[in-house]
Amino acid sequence: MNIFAAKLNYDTTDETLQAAFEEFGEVDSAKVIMDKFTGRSKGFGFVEMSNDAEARNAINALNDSELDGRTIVVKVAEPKGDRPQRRERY
DNA sequence: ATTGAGCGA
Repeated sequence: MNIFAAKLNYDTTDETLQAAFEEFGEVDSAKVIMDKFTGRSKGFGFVEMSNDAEARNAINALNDSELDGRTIVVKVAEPKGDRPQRRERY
């Protein structure tokens, strides 16, 4: 399950995010989106959890909770885009 | 408001 976490502290990094979610289950991967030009956090990130039950549990527990002093919002991630940008061509 | 980046054959 893909999880979206917003309103993160700019100090929050992948490790911080992953550590927080790991309290509730197996984290497949965690990533805080960083601005590639400034290198600063964009204030939100994504966490992937292989176990849906744990994922939902983590969302409930972490949503509206505090991380690095910031009250964050955690929810199921929305798909990046609907229609395929590129079609596979072989 | 609060939805990314990367990349092989």
